[in-house]
Amino acid sequence: MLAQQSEADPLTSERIAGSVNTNPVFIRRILGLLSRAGLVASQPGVGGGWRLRRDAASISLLDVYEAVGAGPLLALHHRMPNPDCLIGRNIQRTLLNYFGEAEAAFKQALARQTIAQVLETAQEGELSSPA
Amino acid sequence: MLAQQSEADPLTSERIAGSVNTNPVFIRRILGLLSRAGLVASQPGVGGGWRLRRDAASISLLDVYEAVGAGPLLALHHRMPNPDCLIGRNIQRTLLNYFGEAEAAFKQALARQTIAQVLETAQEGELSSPA
DNA sequence: CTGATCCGCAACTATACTCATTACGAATAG
DNA sequence: CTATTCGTAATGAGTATAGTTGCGGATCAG
Repeated sequence: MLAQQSEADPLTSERIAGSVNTNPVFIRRILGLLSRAGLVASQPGVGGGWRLRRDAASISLLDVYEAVGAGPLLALHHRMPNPDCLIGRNIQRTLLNYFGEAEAAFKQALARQTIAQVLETAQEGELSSPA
Repeated sequence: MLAQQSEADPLTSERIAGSVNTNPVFIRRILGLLSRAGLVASQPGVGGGWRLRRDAASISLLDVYEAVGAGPLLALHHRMPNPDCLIGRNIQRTLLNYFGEAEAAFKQALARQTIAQVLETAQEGELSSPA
């Protein structure tokens, strides 16, 4: 939505929340994370709201993914394995390596996709749908 | 652990649980999923337990991932977006496309890795560690 | 046949996480 | 000054994860 909006006319968290069908506080929390990552900026007061700080074509989905600080794709069991077991004492380190490779492939794919592309695709979908 | 174990000497869920430092029921729940996918088999009774049904080199991490039925890597917001908004009525379909590409890259990476490789890496880690 | 294992499954609980909601202070434009 | 909007904290409902107990069914040794 921000990519679609003119820079001079920022979007309020309430309008965005209306589109997502949720509440403004939830939106502000997420936008706060994106703001800390330098992707968006907020303006308080009358006529205020949110706008992109960088061009939509320069923001990759990976930028967004990292900004919101998602946890690892494949989590390890939260309890320490048994160090008396050959597998137990080596499996976590080993799995982190293997999972890391898969996660890297995932991130590379996200890095190739930009907000501008997503916006364009959404608008194309609009044209082709018969209403 | 199952890949390391001889076929003739199945592992009980209690032994596995001891290595993971959790309880047998949790292990049985997961192995039940792997069993339905044909990756492992269980044997009740004295001397029973679990064993691999296929060679460890033929089981990819993707096989395991799909067997445990993990949800999508990137979930959509659980409430329907506002259909009166251009973005709202197109964003879910659009994002599913983009997320799907990233998830496909992730799965391709998992497909290239096998249980046999993981076991070997864990055993190598054992050799190189100074105890 | 009997008893000791061991799986399979259901029920219940504790803990944690996600999101909705309310509230209130700070910043800003007119 | 006042209306608006962000920023953040507190609270609660709903859901997910995993720990625990219990018990029935299958299997094997004797």
